[in-house]
Amino acid sequence: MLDVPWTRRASPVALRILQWSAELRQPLIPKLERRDHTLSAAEKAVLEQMSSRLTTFGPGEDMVCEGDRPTNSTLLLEGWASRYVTLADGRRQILALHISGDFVDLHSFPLKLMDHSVGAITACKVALVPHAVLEEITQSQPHLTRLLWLSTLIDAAILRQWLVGAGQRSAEENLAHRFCELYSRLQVTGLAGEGRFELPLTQEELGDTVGISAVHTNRVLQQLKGRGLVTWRNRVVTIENWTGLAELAGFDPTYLNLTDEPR
Amino acid sequence: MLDVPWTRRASPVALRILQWSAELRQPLIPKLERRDHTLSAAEKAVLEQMSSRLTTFGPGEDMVCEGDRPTNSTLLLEGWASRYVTLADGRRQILALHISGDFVDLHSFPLKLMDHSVGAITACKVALVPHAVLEEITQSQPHLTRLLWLSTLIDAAILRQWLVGAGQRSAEENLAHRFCELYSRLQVTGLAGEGRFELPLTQEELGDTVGISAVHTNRVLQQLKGRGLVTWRNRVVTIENWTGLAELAGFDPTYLNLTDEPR
DNA sequence: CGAGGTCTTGAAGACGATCAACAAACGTGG
DNA sequence: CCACGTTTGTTGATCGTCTTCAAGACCTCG
Repeated sequence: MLDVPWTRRASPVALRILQWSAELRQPLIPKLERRDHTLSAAEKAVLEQMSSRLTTFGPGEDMVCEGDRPTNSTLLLEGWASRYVTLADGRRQILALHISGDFVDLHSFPLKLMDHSVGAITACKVALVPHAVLEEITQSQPHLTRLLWLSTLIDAAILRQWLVGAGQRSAEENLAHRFCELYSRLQVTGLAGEGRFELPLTQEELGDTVGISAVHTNRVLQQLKGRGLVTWRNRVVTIENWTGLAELAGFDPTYLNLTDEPR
Repeated sequence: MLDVPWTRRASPVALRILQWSAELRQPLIPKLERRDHTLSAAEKAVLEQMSSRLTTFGPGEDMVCEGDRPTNSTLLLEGWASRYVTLADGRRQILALHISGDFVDLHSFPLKLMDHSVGAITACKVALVPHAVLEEITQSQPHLTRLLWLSTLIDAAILRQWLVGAGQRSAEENLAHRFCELYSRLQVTGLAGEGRFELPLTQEELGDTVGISAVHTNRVLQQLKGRGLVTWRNRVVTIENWTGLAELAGFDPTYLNLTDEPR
């Protein structure tokens, strides 16, 4: 327990700078447009030129660590990442799961000092956006600024649901809720198929997401499978009965803000 | 259990509009200046003229309900309020506790649709800030916009710690952490005395904050008292041993962002 | 003074943690 | 491509934390 496998700092970023390749679209744009389609061409251009530096992280590497004062924010282009906190005795709480199109530490721009870490779960490709550029956006792009603000608020809304889960829901309800949420979010970026999606976590990681042990996670997963609601094999989650799963979880997607509004 | 006492909508706001009185300062300004002292006189003026309408809410009344589409955001001037979610079977999770100077639903400006409710715990005095005014601020006041953004991000940082508590900390650690946090926050607005502050909650409410039952809350409070760390009598919390309390809780105030930085 | 809410205490039981051991999958180097 | 070591998953048993139910004391406010 005192041996803490998490928190492995990545090797120097400068060594692994990549070039944008043609097929690598900016996944933030569809995410924002889903919430407000009135993005102008000029605004899209700003988003596309926000970053001049791409990098990769290997599985388990930290992108940012608690206590850091980042000068960039990290936009996830490919892969899965998590925000997490480690307590003194090694207990870990995962605070968020991030997928393509998520700004994993946009909040470090106003907050300055990281109060938690962000680690790559799978291999990740990311774009680094200098805080100076974000500052410029807040100076000259009020609409974009509101949308960036929005994006951090959606993170917070998800966080609220996680707190409801950890505080009130049973482990079974909570895992069901997590599956509903991930499926809904992955659909936005086209990363979920027909009732199925890839979930490249260990059971221990998923458990640290809801606040239960790896052993219990395993048992609850079997319960959910036994009820014919979801199965998870070979990193692939298959939702067998969406209605039943959502009902068990008490899932209401409102908090994901998937509606198109002027913002 | 199916009888849900929470969620009582307030009577029409229009009936209870008040006037600013001279001694009622804008408590948001010190809160923001604590994080960035470079607020210009012009910016302070904007903050002071943000709202033309004051209102009050009685204890237990809801300021905003889940599903609402507010056209104002609510700045708390006096009293205590909470954000909360009620599940179908009556379980309640409190998501945040708000005190003077807090913008209880600033996030409803970018988010539009409320995914939870905000209720007055004690009698509350609030200022209503039209979303149109906030929109104007985002158009013409980039620095203020960043500070408003910041304020929602501090809420999110607190939320993260609550999730860590609900997910990983024991009930005792978690309540200790809550006391440390509230004391630190109340100090900023001058609402805490020497190792003591008023906490006008019921034990049930405090329990719904950390995700434990009222009965267990009571027992854990006795444990904390037995260890000589904190006592709570007549709505007043007295911290008997700050170091011990903070140590038990694993409290690190970084996440409250109490440092003065250019933002 | 009475009534409803809040606090307190006891007892029983559920949910999830922990410990331990083994099986399966993965990946790395030979 | 196989062998091996390490990580991940699975299962059983025991234990502790917290829940629930119930009843009584206390307190506050009309």
